[in-house]
Parts: sequence; structure tokens; C-alpha cells
Amino acid sequence: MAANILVVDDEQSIADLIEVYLKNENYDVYKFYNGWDALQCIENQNIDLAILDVMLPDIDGFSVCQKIRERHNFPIIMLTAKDEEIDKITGLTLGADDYVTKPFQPLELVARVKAQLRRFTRYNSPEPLREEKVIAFAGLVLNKDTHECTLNEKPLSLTPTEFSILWVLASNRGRVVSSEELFREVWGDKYYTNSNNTVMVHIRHLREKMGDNAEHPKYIKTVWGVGYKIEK
Amino acid sequence: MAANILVVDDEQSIADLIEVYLKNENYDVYKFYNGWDALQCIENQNIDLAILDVMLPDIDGFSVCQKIRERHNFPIIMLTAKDEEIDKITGLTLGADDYVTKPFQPLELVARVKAQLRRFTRYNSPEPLREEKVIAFAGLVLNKDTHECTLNEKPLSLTPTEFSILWVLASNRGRVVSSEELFREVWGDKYYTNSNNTVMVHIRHLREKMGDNAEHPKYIKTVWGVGYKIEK
DNA sequence: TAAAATTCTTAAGATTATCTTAAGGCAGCC
DNA sequence: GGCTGCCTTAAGATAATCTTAAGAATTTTA
Repeated sequence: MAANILVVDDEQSIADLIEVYLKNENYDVYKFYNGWDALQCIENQNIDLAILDVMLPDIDGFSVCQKIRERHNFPIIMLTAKDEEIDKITGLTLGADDYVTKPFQPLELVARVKAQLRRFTRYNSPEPLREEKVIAFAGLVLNKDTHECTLNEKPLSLTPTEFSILWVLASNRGRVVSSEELFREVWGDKYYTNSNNTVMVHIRHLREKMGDNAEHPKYIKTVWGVGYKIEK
Repeated sequence: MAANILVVDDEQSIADLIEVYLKNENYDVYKFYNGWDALQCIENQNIDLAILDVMLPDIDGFSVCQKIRERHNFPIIMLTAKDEEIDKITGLTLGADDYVTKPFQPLELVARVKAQLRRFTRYNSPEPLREEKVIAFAGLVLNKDTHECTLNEKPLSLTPTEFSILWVLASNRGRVVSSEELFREVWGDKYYTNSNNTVMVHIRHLREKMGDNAEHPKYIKTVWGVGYKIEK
């Protein structure tokens, strides 16, 4: 599910914007403001999809696109200004898989990224896209089927609720999950009441079992006024 | 919240089972035992989500899925036998949003239905889409959901109030926002009293965290006698 | 240039959110 | 029924944030 996405745009604010939206969907983002740096990255990282602005300071996006296609096969989405009618066609014929005109709705771009990844993985891997059954990172291993959990090889015996909370946090790691969202995910929408500290208490138990404390947590961090978060 | 859900499965007992669980969650269920009847229903009813078995007596679920996608955009969850041919399962990802293998836990299916409906309404509700969730410019990135904020890639830890103030200024950048307006936006109209320097103090904290000073501010500028402003 | 107005800075007390602890309730098992 | 383990609730403790106020600094006005 997690994929490495290359973003190339010389307008920093736009690249930043795209980055946030993609990270919010748990993609790993490699961001560059010019073409050559991006091309170099491609050789070192295992990129799954590229988003390229047509207008770049050094070499234009079409050339970057072409160069990528000489050696790689992943989907490419081009960003073009609205009035570059002819360029669109050019871009597409040069190996781009989709294009989006500026200004764009970030969510639309995200949707297209997903679509391309779906299409690409369908043609390139026999494995179906499925929901994760195991999450492993930073010494923590969670198995959704068995509810088993180990931290640095040592088993943690978590209660069902604790496991569910940790699972939600772990599968959303890198972003903040509000207490309310956590509650809805674990207990279900209809049980939600906005005055109880149940989640908090379970977080406390989790931290205890994980050897964490609230002041300097290694795993579950408190984001004041917003919720909880596990770093990526 | 109540949604119309289409259930298509030739095994009557399974379709019935799903129906019971969905109705228990207050969903309206449209239940069919074959593909064609289901397709016909879709044109007449305003369906919000479909659950399709792959094995159907007349046309297979995969084709039904395709046909739905020709005209509709709602989420589709596929039901597949556990030992289904891999390429078939792979094919399912064409247009389907999720799938569940038989035998399944009814509650898991219900959970996935909820998840898909949540996801779908998030991306399709016309209004919230207009409100930006992320603002990015000049190296500053603000995420309204998580209250995360980075300045030149480095995270700033802002308090809730600080974040809100910065958000208002950033989303109005290029124009001056008066202290009073700022207060009303952040705290709400009813708390406003025309003598307090609360806003000022928070601005001070913001500037501190952003490495700004009042005399030569890079970000939050004071417009004497009027208010504060972030340049476009 | 002096006075007035506005903004800045600082720190301390008030407030609010979160944390911690412990007790009671409920379900499953012997 | 009694035991066990888990979940929830509540209440006090702690920590983070917010507000206030007062004096300093700055800009404007006269």
C-alpha cells in the first residue's frame, strides 16, 4: 500500500502542498525543486510513481519524463498550466500516464495517484491489494489476525482494546489521530460520547506495557489539543 | 448517515446474513440473488455502496462491477472465495474499492462498509472540499487536520491557539487582518471584548517560534493601527 | 520635542487538557 | 457462586496553555 512517490515542482509551495496530501495518505514522498536532482534520486530510490511539473528551471518536465522512460516503467503524472493545450498531447505521447492542469484540487491529484498505482500494481504484481494484516516498524510487530504483539522480540500481552488502539495508531503512523477518531475506529461510531476518558486510560496502559511514559514517549506521542500519534 | 446498500449474492443465506447486520446498523438494504436484477436496481435506486459476490449465476461479479463503474462512482466491496484464482482476484481490483474473502466475519464486513462510506463521503462531499485543509507557501506548511506545521522542513510545535491564529493569517495572506477580526475568527464572536492583548501575546509567541522579531518580521508583519498581515 | 497612542515583552496566576490511580462493574470460566 | 481479567468511570494530580496586567518600547500626533 505504501508507495514511494517522486514529486518535482520548482514552486516550493506547490511541492510542499502535494507532499502533505500524499503523506496524509501514507505515501513516502521524495520532493525536488528541479529536474536533475529528481533524476538522480530515481536511480537510488525505488520510486513507484512520479508527479512532474512541466515547467522546471533546468530541464523541462517532458525531458525528465523521457529520461525516466528510458530506464523505468512506473506511472508518471504531469502537471501543466491550464493553457498548454498542445503540450498536453506531447507529454502524454512521451510516456506520461496522466496529467493534471494547474491550478488543481489536491484531492483530485491524490485520487489520480491512487488510480495510477492501482492500475500499475494490477499489471505488475499478481498480489491483490489487501488490507495489511501485519504491521512492523521500530521493533514493534503487530499481527491483526492473532492480536499478537511483540516489542523488540519480546511479547507484549495486550488486551483486545489495547491492541485495537495500537493498531489504529500504528496503521496511521506519521499522522495525528484524534481521541474521537480513535474511539470511533475502535468502538464504532454509535458508541461515541464526547465526555469520557476511556481512550486516555487505554493509552496509559499501552504506554505502561511498552515502557513508555507520557513525558518522553518513544512510541505514542501526545499532540496537545489534537490527539495521539506514532512517528513514522 | 443512513445509506442505501446493494447486496448481491446468489447464496441466499449469505445475502440474508449480510442484510441483517446492515439493517442492524440502520442501513437500507437492496438485496438480489443475481447480477441483472441488481444492475436494474441501480438505475432506479440511489445506491450509496455495493457488496458484490464474484460468483453469480448469470454474469460474474467482476462484470457487474465494471458495468457499475461505467456510470457510477459509489464504493464497491467484492466478496471472493478464499481459494479463488489469483488472476481473478487481481482482476477484482479493477474498480472495486475493497474485497472480503469468504468465509468472513459479518462485523468485519460492516466495518469495511462504514470505512468505505466514510472515505467516499469525504472525497465527494462538495462543500468541505472547498475549504482548504493545507496551506503551503514560502516554506511554511500548515495542516488543519493535524495542526502540524513545518517551516522550511522543520516542524514547529504550535499550541492550538497559535495554530489557529497562524491559520487565519495564512489563509488571508496578502491582506491585513485586524486584531478584532483575528479574535473573532479564533475564539468566536461572543467572547470578544475590545480591550485585551491576548492576540498580541500569541503573535509574540508565534514570532518567537518562527524565528521572527517584531522589528523586521519575515512572516507576520504589524500594520500600525490596523492589524497583522502575512505577505503574499 | 513632548505627549499620546499603539504595540511589544514578560511573567505570574488562572484555566483547561491530559495523566494517573483506583475502585466498581461485567462477562467468561472453573 | 467465586475467581479472574478486562473495561469503564470518576476524581485528584500534573502539565500545558491561556489570559491578564504592568511596564518598556515604538510610532504617531501635536
